Amino acid sequence: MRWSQTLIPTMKETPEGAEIPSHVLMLRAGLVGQLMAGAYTYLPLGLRALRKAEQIVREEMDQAGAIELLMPALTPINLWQRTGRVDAFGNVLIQFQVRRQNRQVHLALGPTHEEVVTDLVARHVSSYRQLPITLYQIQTKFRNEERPRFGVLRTSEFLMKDAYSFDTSLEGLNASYDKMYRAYCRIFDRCGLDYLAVEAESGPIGGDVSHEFMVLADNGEDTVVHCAACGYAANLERADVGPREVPAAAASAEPRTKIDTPRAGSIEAVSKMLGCRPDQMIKTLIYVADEKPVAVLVRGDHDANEGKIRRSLGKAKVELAPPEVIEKVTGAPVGFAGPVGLPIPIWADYDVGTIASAIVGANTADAHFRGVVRGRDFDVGQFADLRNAGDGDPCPRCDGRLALRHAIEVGHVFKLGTKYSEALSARFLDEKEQLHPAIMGCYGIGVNRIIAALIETNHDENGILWPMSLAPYELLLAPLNVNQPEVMEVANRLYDELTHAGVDVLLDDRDQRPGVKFKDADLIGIPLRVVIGGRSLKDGQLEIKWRWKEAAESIPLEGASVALADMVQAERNLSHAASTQA
RNA sequence: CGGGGCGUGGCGCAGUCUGGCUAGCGCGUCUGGUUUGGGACCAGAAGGUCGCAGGUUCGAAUCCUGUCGCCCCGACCA
Repeated sequence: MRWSQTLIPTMKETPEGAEIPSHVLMLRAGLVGQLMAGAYTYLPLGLRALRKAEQIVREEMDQAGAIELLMPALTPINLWQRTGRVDAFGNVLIQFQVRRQNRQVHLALGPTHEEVVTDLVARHVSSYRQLPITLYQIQTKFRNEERPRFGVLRTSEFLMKDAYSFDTSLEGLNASYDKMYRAYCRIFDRCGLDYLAVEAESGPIGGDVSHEFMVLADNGEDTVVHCAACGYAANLERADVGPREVPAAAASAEPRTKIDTPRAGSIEAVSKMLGCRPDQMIKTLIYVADEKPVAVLVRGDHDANEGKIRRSLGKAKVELAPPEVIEKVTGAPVGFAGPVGLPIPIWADYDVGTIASAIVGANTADAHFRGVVRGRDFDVGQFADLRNAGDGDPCPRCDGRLALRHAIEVGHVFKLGTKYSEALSARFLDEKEQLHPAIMGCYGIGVNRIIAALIETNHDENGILWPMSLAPYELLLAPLNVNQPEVMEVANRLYDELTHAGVDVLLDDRDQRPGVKFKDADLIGIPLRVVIGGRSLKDGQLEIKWRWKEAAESIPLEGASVALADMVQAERNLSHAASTQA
């Protein structure tokens, strides 16, 4: 492609409103343009990168035996009603009504496609002989994000690869899941992303295993917990905290005293008022677990983790109690609950056990207790790991320490079970003529996020650093003076020869000064830059420079196109080899 | 949904507090000329109902009211 014939609107300055590097660079390099909050046009350069990512995803899905199809983004609302997900999605589901003749038709734009694909399988699959099968598509998804942000990282319309596996047994599901997991590793390797596959919270909708593919980045929205020593990695919501000692309840001479804490109903307010540290306090949370109230204690500076509470208590449904329940149980308004004299079961996180003398709510409005001692003033029914992991916590798998890191989620694999196949009657007859719901898995990749995450983690002060696999163009030809016929003659010849050799070439044929071309070249980040200037041309040389290297090198003009095509090919193989080794 | 910030030619901004010449600067664009290895220089030109609506005033980019949009933090996020 010749620069003068396409549209690459590079920008010298950072547009107002763009803050994180990927957003700034995608706008400045002319990859995308914003239409409104959460909706971006992919300009020619950005589209090429997106298509390359898409193609890598497609190749690896095909390689893993998944079958591509394309479902409508427009869906009937009743499909979502049948699985109860109209409510589950709430405002995120974009739904509307249109009139057709004298009828009102209620539609929704698909935010994901479990319902549609399961309905499809229900219609066409009825025998175990047709299973297993994994179906996938690469399609635009629609979600009404409450707050779109971070450029293309969180948008209300995005390109997603979604795959769904249907199996006859749990063993089958495990095999399908593993295939997708391995395919995801190859995809992200080929894209040149430095990622982590982390254990993720599978949520209350069933299924017991889930992994997220995370790219570590300071601007990521997710938090992952990572142990550098053993490689343990998990989403913060899921991460276990390693073993902690609970000392035996100690005797204390310090008396328990009641203190006035008017209107101080939060840890922050109380610690400020009393001049104490949050880790000297105990946070008392009242939950309703399967209709019954239970108290959960965590140290004041810790955050309770609902998933862990649910699993520890062995309950199906656990949620924070509403104010009226809290008042009834504690006899005090919200914010003043404490374990002393509490008439309901008390669970506590291990770290609560290490506080010798604590400050707790007094179960009376506007009052707290100081000098509260476990064993004397209250008893803990059961200790467990009930809180979110924090920086420096012990690793659950080795004697290392956990670190909290921000990350961008680029993929998610999930064992679904039979939730959708039951709701939508996707059943098959087994060899014993028994009817069973298909056992499903679902697997998503945010294709736009691959691009954004790559840029977020691969750039320098001058611009993007594309890997060969995703680069919109592999090689940039930069004739420094388009008005010198001998320069353009070489440029045009190289352009033709390299294009014929199958290299993606961009020819900067603009009548611009060299400085402008160099700056733009660095900004858009094409891996291999070839400068054609009168200076080196006189010696029969071309100047070449890899975007990620400091220094330029020279190669003879004679036979240059063959040499350059070989260099591009070698670089392509390099990234591919990295993925097949993994 | 709570909190904060911002809307002025294509882009980045000043001017708004304290109302008053023809609304300014840099970049970009166009014309002519000189230049040509890291965002050139000279001369000239085009391009703005100051987000929108209403109000106050002799007079509004500037003050008041409403409204729309964008960005950030938090809550939410199959």
